[in-house]
Amino acid sequence: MHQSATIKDVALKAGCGVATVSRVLNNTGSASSEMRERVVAAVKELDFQFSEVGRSLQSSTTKTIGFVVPSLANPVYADALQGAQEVLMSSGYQMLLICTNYNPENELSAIRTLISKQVAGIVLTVSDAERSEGLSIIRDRRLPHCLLYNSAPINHESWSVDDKAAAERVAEAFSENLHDQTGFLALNFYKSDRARQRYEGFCEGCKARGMKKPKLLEIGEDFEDLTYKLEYFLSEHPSITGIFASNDFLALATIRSARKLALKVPHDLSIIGFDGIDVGSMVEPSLATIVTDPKMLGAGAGKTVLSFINKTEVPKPPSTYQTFNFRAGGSIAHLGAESSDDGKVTAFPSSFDPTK
Amino acid sequence: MHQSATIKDVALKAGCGVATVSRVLNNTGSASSEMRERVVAAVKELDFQFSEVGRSLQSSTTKTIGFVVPSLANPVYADALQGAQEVLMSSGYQMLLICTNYNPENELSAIRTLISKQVAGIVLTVSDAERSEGLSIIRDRRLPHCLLYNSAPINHESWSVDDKAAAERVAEAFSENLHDQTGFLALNFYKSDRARQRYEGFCEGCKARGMKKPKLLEIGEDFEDLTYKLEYFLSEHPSITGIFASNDFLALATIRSARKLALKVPHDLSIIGFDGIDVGSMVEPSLATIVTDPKMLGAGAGKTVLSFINKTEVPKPPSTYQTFNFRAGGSIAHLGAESSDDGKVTAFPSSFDPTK
DNA sequence: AATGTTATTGGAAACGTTTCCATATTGTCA
DNA sequence: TGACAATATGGAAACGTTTCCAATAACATT
Repeated sequence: MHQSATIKDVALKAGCGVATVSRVLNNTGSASSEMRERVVAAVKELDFQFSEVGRSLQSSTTKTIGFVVPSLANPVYADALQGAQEVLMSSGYQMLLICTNYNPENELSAIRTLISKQVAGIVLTVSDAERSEGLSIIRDRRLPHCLLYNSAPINHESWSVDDKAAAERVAEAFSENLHDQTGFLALNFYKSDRARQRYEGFCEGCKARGMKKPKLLEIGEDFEDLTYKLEYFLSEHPSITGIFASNDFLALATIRSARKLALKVPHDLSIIGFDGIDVGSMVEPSLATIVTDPKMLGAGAGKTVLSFINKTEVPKPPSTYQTFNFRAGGSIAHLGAESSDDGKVTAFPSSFDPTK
Repeated sequence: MHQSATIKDVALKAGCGVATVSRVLNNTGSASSEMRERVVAAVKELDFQFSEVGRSLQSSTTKTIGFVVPSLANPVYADALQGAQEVLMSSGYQMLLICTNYNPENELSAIRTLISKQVAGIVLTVSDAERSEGLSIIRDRRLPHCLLYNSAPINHESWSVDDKAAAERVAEAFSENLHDQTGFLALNFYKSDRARQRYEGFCEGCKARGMKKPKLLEIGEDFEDLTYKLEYFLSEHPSITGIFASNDFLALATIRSARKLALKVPHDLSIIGFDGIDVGSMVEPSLATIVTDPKMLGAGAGKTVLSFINKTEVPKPPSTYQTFNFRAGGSIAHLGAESSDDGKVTAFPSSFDPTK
């Protein structure tokens, strides 16, 4: 059974025309029960399966959804993918995956590729949703699609965390703990509108609470020089007492770097992360962070695309304040009125179990 | 530009036959330079792109590689996927992804789906490589493929960690630290030949070093009842001093559960994990574990499939002892000759920086 | 018995490519 | 100038489906 059997082979074996085979197998149109049996027998004998390629050519659509994300090294996207995958699979769709590695050029070529493969729809995260060329191509073609982790430009659907609101909540958390001068740490800042929006929201939140404007620390692709850069950053801005890291990995790496610099977390430096990955609650001190639900977002984006395809009602994304939760943790210190070296810090117990 | 232009439209606009367009665009066969220009102009004007579906039908192959893994929630597979994706993309291939959620039935249907979509090759992790029905279908069809994280049955290629050897190394680590009675903790034990091989290797390693046979603790889908099960397990087997968890997440969760049970890690219970995820070195105490390189494995499997497709030389997978490394960490205690409650434990400093 | 209805079936076109083959056009060489 | 080779081009078949349409057969209604 090296070569696949085609519908012609089945027709030949069953002694009928290809049209009849197609009708029987798709349960469309009529066929005598005797004919049905013969076709089914032939199918079994030949281990026949339809070629999706032939079908796609004829129907000019595929049972495939494209999925474009920056990277899967970030568990946020991996989880979202998992969520989307489950939804799509249960509707008989598969996923064609492309990672762009945060490179906007890859984005465009990814989208072109997906279009040439005739995907039925696309779920995507782009570098800059407002001015993405790929995105306008998709719209021009009226290809069913849904953004993921990008806030939606007009006329687009999106399932995303409300980055600005979440970042404001972080500012609130720092404010509640009497921090005044903070820093914002981002990876790929200029390549991600998410990071920019978080910074914006954070700045606004700090301003609204009378805090100083956060200092920005941006690092490149890798974490390796984080310790060095952090040291320089803190020496430049010695009044910084807390850092908001734009994702949890970065936050954990920052804690590690702080330790290498002989800084105690949270006593000498408070850290708040973003994303709410599981391990954040397993470390000591536990990581204060914004908890999100990537799987839910992925599933929602998947459902949205499906609803466009099937012309059913489009599901409503969660409202702003349902897209995230602040999770308290031991990585943020309360700066009391006491002298700053008293060591009294309200760290949470390590067994603190966050509600997810 | 709602509907895509086809090669016919281009031919019409350029005033030539479709065959000519095809030849020009694929640089196959001859064409006058004047003709070339007209075709290129028409392509630009119409924003023409080949339909991969049409091409695939004609060539009976696609530029797509199937990827079948249990789940992406496990970062090991996400990283492997990332590695494979990069290799494949640079050769112009895309990935069709299917997650089986550790369900062997999904495996088979996934493979059927991929075949019906005419993938050019498959990278896959199966539940049981020795008796996988899907795998034999693939072989019967002589479909280029490579296993990932399964040790290879005869006549199959595979890129995988040597689970048995790695597990023996874990036994050695326990032995060096004078542990005698240990436990093995697995998720989805009966659904994963990896877990079984790790247990086997661990048992053999313990036996070879004169240690007691490890007790097996298996847990279901979720981590939620881990604390309860761990408590019961330890009360049943009070002589256990260390646990080998079949992956790092499980190991971290076990540390958390141990804490909830008021057990000190590593003083009361030592933990060794498997996989070597980054956060393992960020937590306190740092996690002793087997470090693997999922990205390298994924890339290798991808290259292998490509080499089958292109009939080039098949890359050699790393030899057994290059597939993993033991990383020491603070989660394993040395049981000295002193009384067991002396609290002297050789924890590694938290800033311990593993060589990757 | 003649007619109309319905169920069953197969031929053929269409989907978008590539490629074989035949034809038309040019150029080369004696 | 005639013969031949090389180049340039287009028609048509093939890839595996679905679906329209026509043809046949079976049956019910007068």
